[in-house]
Order: sequence, then structure tokens, then C-alpha cells
Amino acid sequence: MEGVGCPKEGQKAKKRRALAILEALKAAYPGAKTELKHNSPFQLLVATVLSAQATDKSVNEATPALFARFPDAKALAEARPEEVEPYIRRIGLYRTKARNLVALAKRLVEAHGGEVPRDKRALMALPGVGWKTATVVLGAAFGVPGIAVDTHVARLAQRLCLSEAKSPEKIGADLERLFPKEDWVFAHHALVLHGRYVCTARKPRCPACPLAPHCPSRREG
DNA sequence: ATCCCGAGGG
DNA sequence: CCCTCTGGAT
Repeated sequence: MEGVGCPKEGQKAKKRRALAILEALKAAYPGAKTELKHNSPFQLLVATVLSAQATDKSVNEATPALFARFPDAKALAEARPEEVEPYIRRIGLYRTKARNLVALAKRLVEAHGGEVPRDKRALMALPGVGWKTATVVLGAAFGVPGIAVDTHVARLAQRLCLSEAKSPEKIGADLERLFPKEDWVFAHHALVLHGRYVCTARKPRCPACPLAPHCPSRREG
């Protein structure tokens, strides 16, 4: 599938193909945005941290009760990790995430007035927040342009032969070179949705894929 | 490279 | 059973 290597293609043709893919994504996923439930940048940050190696569905089943008990950074900062664990146990990686979230909330209160900083380095300095989570929160909460690369975006970039890089940061840089800046945040969300529902890891639904005409890895069935 | 980790799909 | 899920820290 994606391991067979991409056909040789000039940069110009590749960029044209990327723009065709972008148009198809706009048609298929108009107004694509995060599916994580949240009512504030803080809640989006928490939900995004929880979403690491977990499904959005499982996160959305846990966060309503979690946010009812700990609605903001101040409330979460005063909790102990063991108090948080029961709310997120079913998500997986729950001990690490509970510990990170409490430490994260403390740092928000102590260093950022309880608010989510709009700065990538400040976000990445928070426990449990790496490049991907920081890029997602900046884009979804504050409209800062950027293409975060998660498992879905990485897989699709490879299958679509839009990047042959391996690290998320390099894949993101490749995609940002191919798409107009004003479409970066949309492209991220649309690629995630497409990866989740159509171009799945195990059994991609190529016959139903609107990107198939532009995809070197497409298969019949 | 390895660990963290539960739940759902195939 | 094995693989995957909007990764991050060590």
C-alpha cells in the first residue's frame, strides 16, 4: 500500500495534485473542525492531552463528567491525580494523563494566570503537551495557522505521497509547503476526519474515497 | 527504543 | 488473538 514507494513526480505536479486534494477535502468535509467536546481553550487543551493514543469517542464519553467536576485550571490544580483517575480510566494511559493534567493545571495557574498561553513554546513546556497537541490547540482555539500531524495525518500524507518524511514535524512542514496558509487548520481537521472514517489504517475504503482520483496508493476494493 | 493502558474492531 | 486510537516523556 504505502510502503511500495511513491511514483516520481515533479514538485510542480505534486503541488497541483495537493491543491486538487484540498478542493476535494473542502467538498467532502466543509467546515471541518475538532470533534472533541469543549467549552473553552482550557477544556480543549485537556481533551487534546487526553486524546493521545485514544479515540475521540472515548475522550468525549469521559470529559463531560470530568469538566463538571473540574471546570477550569484552578479547580484541576487543586486536585490530586488519584481524584482525576476515575474520570479518565477508560481512556487508557490514565495514570500518566492524570498526573500530567494536574501538573499542567498547576503550571497554568502559577505561570499563565490560569489561562492557556497562545505561544507554542509555552504550550510545549506544559507536562503532557508536545508538538502535536500544541499545534492543534493553537489552531483550533486561537486560529493560529499550522498543520498538526497525528497518526491519521501521517498515514494519509504517506498514502497520498504528499510527504515521504518520517517525523511528524517534517511531515507537517511538507504539507504546509503544499497547502495555502489560510487552509492549514482546515486541512489538518479534514485529514483527521478522512483518516478516521474513510482512509482507515486497517482497511481503507478506497471505492468510497473522494480523493481516490488523486491518490497513488488507491486500491480497487 | 520503550513504556504507559483501556476499549473496540477485525 | 493482534492492531489501532488526533502522543509524550524517559
